[in-house]
Amino acid sequence: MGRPPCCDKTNVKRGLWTPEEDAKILAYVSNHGIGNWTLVPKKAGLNRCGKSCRLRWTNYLRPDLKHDNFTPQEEELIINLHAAIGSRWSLIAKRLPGRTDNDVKNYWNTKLRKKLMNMGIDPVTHKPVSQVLSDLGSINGLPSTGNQIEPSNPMVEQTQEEQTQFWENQVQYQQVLASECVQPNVVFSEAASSSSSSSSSNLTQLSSPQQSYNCHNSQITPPCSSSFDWSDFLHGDSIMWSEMQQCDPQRVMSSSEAFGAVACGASMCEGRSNSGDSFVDGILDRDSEIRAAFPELLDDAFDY
DNA sequence: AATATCCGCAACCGCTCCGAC
DNA sequence: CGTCGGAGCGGTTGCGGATAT
Repeated sequence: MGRPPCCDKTNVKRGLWTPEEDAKILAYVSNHGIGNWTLVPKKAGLNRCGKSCRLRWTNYLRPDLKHDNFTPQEEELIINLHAAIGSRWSLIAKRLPGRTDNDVKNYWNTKLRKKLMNMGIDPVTHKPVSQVLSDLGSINGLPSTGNQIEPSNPMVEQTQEEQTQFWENQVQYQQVLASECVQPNVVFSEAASSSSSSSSSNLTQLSSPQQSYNCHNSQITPPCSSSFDWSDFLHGDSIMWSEMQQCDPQRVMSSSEAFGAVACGASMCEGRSNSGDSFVDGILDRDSEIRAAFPELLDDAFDY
């Protein structure tokens, strides 16, 4: 048995909002402020679900929202944040004043994802598609040679030499990450991009690892009470986990670029709490450190 | 000019989280 | 401690306009 619906869906209006309905919401909020959304439809004289009212307000009517196009700076920030934390749209949106999670999500799905694919970059892992296929080939026991997909962005004129350098940099960077037993892009973007409703069935359930993971050589406490589950980060990614296990576990525990960021720089409770900023900060700090350590690799490899 | 297809965006759905009781 | 219900989140859907045929 699921939960009962939040309202009588058969008797509430759905679909696009009219200017009159918008005006009612605006008038109500300006007079009463934001409170219990389930009461808003009744008090504001709307035949809408309270949830629908809240969405209309947060995604469209809020006075601090920007309605113009995304700037190149915003675009770059979205890509970088997605590479770091995956599809945590609300966290990404918090870094973009005037943008909502819905804005960011739509912009990603309609523009940025295609842009990356045109550049030969897998928008999920932020790796070159050729490498993703290569990884898949090796995972499935298939030959990993051939079928190399080259960058196909017609907007970018690259010489053969530049393309070769690009892929070599990508491979070098991934090797660096692999040597640290860490694949931050995989960890965060794949995990976070998993569907909330569809992918839990093939999770690799792992024992709570926080008790055995060190953070910069000091034992850490479970960051988010007993509710923490590695599946949050390793949704369906048993492959990555097994790769990590093949490395020296001590290295996994102590160095762990990405996990360090998560465990030390932020709380695992990030998702729905104010600690989301520190969560992102932690990851970005570690990202900056890696970039600083390998500028020649990353400047080329992630110049979207 | 009519129709088909594509694309972007607003809105909805189903789920989890979390505080109140 | 368990239950309930509101809030918030990410994924998906579907409408409407733009573009192609």
